[in-house]
Amino acid sequence: MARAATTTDAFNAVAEPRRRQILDLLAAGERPVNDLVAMLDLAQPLVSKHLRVLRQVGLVEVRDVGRQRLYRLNGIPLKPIHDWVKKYEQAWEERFGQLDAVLAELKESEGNGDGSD
Amino acid sequence: MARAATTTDAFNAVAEPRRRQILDLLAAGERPVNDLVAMLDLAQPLVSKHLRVLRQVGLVEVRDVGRQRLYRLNGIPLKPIHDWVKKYEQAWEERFGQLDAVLAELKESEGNGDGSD
DNA sequence: TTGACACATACCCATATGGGAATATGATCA
DNA sequence: TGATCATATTCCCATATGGGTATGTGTCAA
Repeated sequence: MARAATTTDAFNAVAEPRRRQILDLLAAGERPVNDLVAMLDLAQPLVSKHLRVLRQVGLVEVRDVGRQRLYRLNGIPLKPIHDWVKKYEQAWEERFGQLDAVLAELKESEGNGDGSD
Repeated sequence: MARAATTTDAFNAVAEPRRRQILDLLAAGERPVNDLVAMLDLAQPLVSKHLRVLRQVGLVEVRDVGRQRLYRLNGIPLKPIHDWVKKYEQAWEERFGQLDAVLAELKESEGNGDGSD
């Protein structure tokens, strides 16, 4: 088997930085494709393709207005990511704590003139 | 260009469900590869490959003990995911709120006998 | 030293990717 | 109707994937 399709779920869809950018832009409000093209400095077909992926996992929705298509964010499919990653909050806080401790020790031994490098 | 390498960052590494499972197992504590193989019911080489990816993005660390290699979790690279996705918390809560409202309306019209379906 | 164990790596394959370029679709306007 | 704008789709390509299978590497035991 190959890598799972980008349209499999939000995890895969959002692994692509461009698609995260698009969501970030849409977080400010509904936008037509050409706005996104301009803001992303990306070829229009590519933006359309990314939007297609995002639509397929439900992260964006479309509304037709004249000849424009207005895309808007739907955050709901992001919740599973949040829920999964949140479980590890303690894990990285622990680690940062350990780092702080190590740095403090280093600093102290320096202060002691023991900094034999 | 093709899809970004799975080893590019935690976003890509974690898009693969098997790798999330591995992290979930390691969250309970350090484990040798064979434990993971047994728990995941996955061929040993595949587990090793997934561990390699996780190691390359810093999500796990290894320690050699005799002929075993004990893997342990490092949550730090998950923090950027958390930070990114957290921005959207309000977005999905809004949506769920809208859903609730719609459901409540439906229920009410049913109660009114207006459920003309 | 040989064998068994724990694990990693190498190789093969089908697959879908993201980008580029060209073209199709659909709506508005003249 | 034809022209133009806004967007989507199609085709091409290099690339890396995840799984499978086979083999390499290092450690311990006899």
